[in-house]
Amino acid sequence: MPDGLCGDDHATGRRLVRFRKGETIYYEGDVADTWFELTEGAARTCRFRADGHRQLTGFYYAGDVFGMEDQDRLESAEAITDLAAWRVLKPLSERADEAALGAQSDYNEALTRARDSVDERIFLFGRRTAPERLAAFIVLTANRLRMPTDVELPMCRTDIADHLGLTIHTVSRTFTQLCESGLISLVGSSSCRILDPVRVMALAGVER
Amino acid sequence: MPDGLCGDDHATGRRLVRFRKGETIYYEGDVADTWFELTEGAARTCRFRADGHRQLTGFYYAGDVFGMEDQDRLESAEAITDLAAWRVLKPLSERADEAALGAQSDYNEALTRARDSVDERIFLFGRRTAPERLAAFIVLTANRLRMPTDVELPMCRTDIADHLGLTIHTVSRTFTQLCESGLISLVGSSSCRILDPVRVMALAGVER
DNA sequence: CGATTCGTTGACGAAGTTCAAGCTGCGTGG
DNA sequence: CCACGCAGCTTGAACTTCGTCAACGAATCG
Repeated sequence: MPDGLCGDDHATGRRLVRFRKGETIYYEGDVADTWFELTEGAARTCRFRADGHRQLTGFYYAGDVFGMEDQDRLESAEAITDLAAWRVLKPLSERADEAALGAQSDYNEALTRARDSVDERIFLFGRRTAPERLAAFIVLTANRLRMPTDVELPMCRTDIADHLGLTIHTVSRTFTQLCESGLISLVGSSSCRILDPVRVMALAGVER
Repeated sequence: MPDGLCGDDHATGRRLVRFRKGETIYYEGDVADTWFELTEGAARTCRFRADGHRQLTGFYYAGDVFGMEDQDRLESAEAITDLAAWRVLKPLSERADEAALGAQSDYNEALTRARDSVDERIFLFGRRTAPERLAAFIVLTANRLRMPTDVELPMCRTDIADHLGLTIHTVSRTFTQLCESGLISLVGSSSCRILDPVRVMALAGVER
């Protein structure tokens, strides 16, 4: 909700921050005393498992919030592209005045939104084939970016793979497979056009 | 069939309800004006996809909360065993008095707990083998039920399969495989003893 | 111009699903 | 009591999918 309030606003604990492509916004284990609302660019959150395998837990675009952990960061966040975001101080639970109530309600809403997004992603993980996952990913991204047919995918193949639980090889193969089936077309490797929305959404298993 | 009879009515909007094994607690699409805190028994939440495939999004045991959707139920909830639960009215966002603050804070805590649980599950779903998933499931369930070595699994194989994104065949095969490896032993099909906690947890990829 | 990074593609094998059959426990009815 | 049916679980064999290994093409940057 970046309304009329522009510039740094110390009174409300919101501050506009910028990161360059590839930079880390925060690290796993950091104290989570702020959360972020992206105004420009794209970000990703990820964890590393004991075996070194990277688990990408989410992508975030303009308007999205992330970093809602309760105490410490459970995952790190990185800039996929150059980005700008509001860094927002979390409300102190002890405060009970009007301002706190307002902030609390913002926080709640953001929390709920974050949970819903996580929830949506979980849904994508029940026994699904690579084409189904990729189709779902494309549809979801198209919706979130508000690009109905032409989706610009800001993240690399490795990011997509680590997000969908596939390898870059399978992701790549599946992209070409979807192209050959006439479902989508690719311009370069990041610009995706949905040629047959009905079939793509059917494959994705959503009807939104 | 509908909600279990009887309830301990309070002025706080909490009411004890009971359901029998197999009964539905609420349906996908219902208005989510209440949430639940389980006091006895076990429950599951699930969704159905267009292709009829069932996605089991969570198991809940005594002390757990579920049904924290923002507006409408995104998933249905069913009783795995006979159960008892507190059905709690969600706070109205307009109210700003003391009681509302208390309820709001309860709600927040429950919401955060719910999010963390979802988050944990997501983390378990990145490219993992059947033995890894099952081991993780056993460890997680043992922890949540506070049964360090002897876990009583109240749900059937189909439930486990739909939760882990596997088939009942693979789940069954993997159970026998873990038994043959000396990691666990089964008494009947629902009582699981962890024989080698170290290796089981290593396989699960957690050290908690 | 090579060096590097990222994406694509082919061959092969391991893991998991599908198909099919059989087993076990349990309730029902003779 | 046993016979029977049923539902849940297990197991075997064939097949499919996806990961692994390896090579190669395209874009970028010094």
